[in-house]
Amino acid sequence: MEPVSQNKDEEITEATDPDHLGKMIREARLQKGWTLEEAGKAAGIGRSTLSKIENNQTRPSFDIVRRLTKALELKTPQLFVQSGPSDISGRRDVTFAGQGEPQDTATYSHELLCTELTSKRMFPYISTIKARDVSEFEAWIRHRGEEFMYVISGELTLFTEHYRPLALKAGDSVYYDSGMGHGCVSTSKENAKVLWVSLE
Amino acid sequence: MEPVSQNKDEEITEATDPDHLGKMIREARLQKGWTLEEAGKAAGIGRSTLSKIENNQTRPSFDIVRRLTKALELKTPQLFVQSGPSDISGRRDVTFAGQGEPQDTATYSHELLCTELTSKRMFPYISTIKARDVSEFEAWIRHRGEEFMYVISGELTLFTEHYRPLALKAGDSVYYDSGMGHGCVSTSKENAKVLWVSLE
DNA sequence: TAGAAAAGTTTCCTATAAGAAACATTAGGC
DNA sequence: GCCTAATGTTTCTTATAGGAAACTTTTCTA
Repeated sequence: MEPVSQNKDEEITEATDPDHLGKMIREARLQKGWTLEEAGKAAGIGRSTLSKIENNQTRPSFDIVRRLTKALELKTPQLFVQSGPSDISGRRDVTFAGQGEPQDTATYSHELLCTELTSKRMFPYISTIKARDVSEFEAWIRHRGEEFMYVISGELTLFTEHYRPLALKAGDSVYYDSGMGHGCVSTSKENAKVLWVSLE
Repeated sequence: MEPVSQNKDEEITEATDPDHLGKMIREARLQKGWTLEEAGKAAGIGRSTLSKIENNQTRPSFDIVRRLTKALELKTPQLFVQSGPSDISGRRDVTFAGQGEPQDTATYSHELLCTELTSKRMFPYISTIKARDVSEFEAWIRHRGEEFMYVISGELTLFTEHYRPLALKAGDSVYYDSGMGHGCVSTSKENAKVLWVSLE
């Protein structure tokens, strides 16, 4: 009942299953109850081409795959699956309260959560936002991707480009494009505590 | 300073920028400080091919793109960008405490967060896990993807396949493969409250 | 500044993807 | 059972992706 051992030596060699792509696409099409004709039309490709792709009798171009992902609403990362040993398949990682991995900067004090799982796609962490004056707000933080925040305790102001500053208190949550400039300032006397989950 | 208006009529037509792919790849390569030769070798493709891809003089196959994403550690979803109007570019979405969208089942009571942003990739929600006996644990929940949970209040037991049951209390967090069977039971007298963020 | 080496681009050729149409297979109606 | 319609597969052809090598441009060094 112990975690699956993570073999560090094992290379992320070639694609796990050469038939993966076709299988995924066929599964998605049947899920929608579409025929080759219908799915092909939706994606703008011929039914013969689609047949060959689903049966892995061809190595489709990226364009074709992209059109299919759109038409079939496929989850793109699944198509790139990079094999078993190094991903999180069948694994879990716990971090008990206050046991996260500390990472401090001038204005933020982060506690990284679940850092054992290195190949996960979301990055959860808890930040203690030091109480300071709103006027102290400095530069925008920007990083490609999406971010979700949940206020655990305290009160703070979230600044984002294109929007008015937003006053938040415990229990409030925000989801935003993290490529858009953003930053927080605690407006309570004590420090504010926020849970973030970052993607990408 | 109002949110960018979301034009529902606007179709998610063709790829936004036909040169997007090449730009992303060149950017990633230069980020690593690699020459065409080096990057090509790492991905197992010729430098001439890579040159043409970066300059968008060719429509690469899916295989080639996948090899490049691995070698250059590219974030795959970025390659599929489905244009501007329907994605979350430059947007944010707030849900104040207790204002989520309710969604109840027999054993769980969910409150979906930030549901205005329909094209986001992570799905945050708060669940109230009703107090009941551990023996009442029923069937595994399974859904492709990854999941992060953070215990807001109460105490509960997390069951997951391949592992021993795990006792959790406020402030604890777990990250796991949600394709692996999982389920929760509140072990405190009162209901337990959990924040989940689901991906995929 | 010249010369050499390295990085990037273009040309040429072969292998193959993608679509059209022919062919095969399955499902339903009588 | 047979006939028909619909779905899926296999040719066949054309356009093009991908690699090798020739060519061009840039960078480094003396």
